[in-house]
Amino acid sequence: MSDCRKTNQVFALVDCNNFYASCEKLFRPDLRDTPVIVLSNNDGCVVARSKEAKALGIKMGVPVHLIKTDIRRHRIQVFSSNYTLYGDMSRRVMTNLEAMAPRVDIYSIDEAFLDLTGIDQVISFDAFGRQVKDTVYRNVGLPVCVGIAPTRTLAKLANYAAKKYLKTGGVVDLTDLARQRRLMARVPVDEVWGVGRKLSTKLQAMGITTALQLADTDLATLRKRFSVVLERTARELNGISCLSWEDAPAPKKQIMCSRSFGQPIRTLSDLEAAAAQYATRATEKLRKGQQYAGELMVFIRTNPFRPGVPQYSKSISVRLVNPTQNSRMIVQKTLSQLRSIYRAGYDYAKAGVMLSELVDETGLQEDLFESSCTGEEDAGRSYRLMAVIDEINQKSRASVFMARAAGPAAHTMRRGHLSPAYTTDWNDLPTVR
DNA sequence: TCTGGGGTCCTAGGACCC
DNA sequence: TCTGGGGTCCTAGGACCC
Repeated sequence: MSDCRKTNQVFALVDCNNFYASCEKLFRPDLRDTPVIVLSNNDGCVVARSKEAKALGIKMGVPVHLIKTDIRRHRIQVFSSNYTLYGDMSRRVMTNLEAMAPRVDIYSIDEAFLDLTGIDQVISFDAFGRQVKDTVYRNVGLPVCVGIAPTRTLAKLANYAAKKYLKTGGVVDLTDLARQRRLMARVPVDEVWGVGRKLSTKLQAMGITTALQLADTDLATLRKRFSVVLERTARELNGISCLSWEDAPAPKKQIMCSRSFGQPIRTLSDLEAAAAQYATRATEKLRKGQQYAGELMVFIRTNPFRPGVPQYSKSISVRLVNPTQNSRMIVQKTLSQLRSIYRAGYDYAKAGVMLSELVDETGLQEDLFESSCTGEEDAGRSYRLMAVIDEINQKSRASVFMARAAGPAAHTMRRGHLSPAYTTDWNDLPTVR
């Protein structure tokens, strides 16, 4: 725990309110006061809710088929997830944040940590938080909340308060110790960042029900009964920063691409089409991060939520002799692994491809373009081919792909409530009448 | 009829070595 | 009847996050 120190660091956590739902509302002013929900891939379960939908008691993660009656009765507007739109809106928010703070850690699609250390020499933390909030709203149109504190975990907590208590106006400065303790006394322990369902059950059994009680628990006990992770969380609640700034964003250790199918798949050839597509996508991500994969994993499975039907689930991993970022190679391997685990007679619901043992160029053995299967010249050519494919696909998503990924796409996602690509497609530009 | 898709980190336990 | 004491490395699985 040597990297945990009491410092004068200050973090702000900026988090968009009901991000996906807010993105949908932004382009539909007619829905201003209407409850809105956004669904996961395949229109499966609820992944975002507007404040009106939350007020109706719609729960996060609930399968949409369980709330059909609510949707009808309360005229809830339903949207399929539109990641093209959300990704574009996210970039706009982050660009604004980067213009306002010396250091920004993008933590997820809708939240980022800002380094506010020393900024109070110029402006109060609270006033700065309000500037951030107003700027993003003016320039992008999305509402955010800001939590400010000496550690990331406390900044998360401050953000929670900023969202929960309206009178804060969406900004909470939690740099004051007395204020930290007052808030923690009111916050249930399961709202603490890093405490999930399992941990909170165990903590409650020990009589620890609030964030403050967790902060005041003996550290050695926490380490012994749980792990260093929870010990670190407790330190962070006490203002000791254990999660600081990385010098460089850590390179990825694995890349996954998997999807549930829009409808069950039975045949090997339909599975092959899906797997080839996922392998292609995963390899694109690999090249984007300028990495090479040393291991490949393929899995297929039936739908575990239907216990009445025959179940089958299998994954297989294989080492790649030379780490590669070549789509052709990875698709080929994916297909041969898939064939070895496929069993006929099942309704498959999902497949996926994971690349791991990732290395960058410096981690490669010297025979960069010489593998056992391709001569140097051939490998150089396929490298250039990959670059060309990536360039084309960047302009027009998935125009060029491996032949095996074409054909009748039995696995295509269900997206029955998709909104237009307002910001990324000329044909979908919103018009003002 | 219908239940997402990514990721990270940590720990326990087995295999193996001396 | 007795049955070492460390190490390291790897993997599977659990917990968390959004």
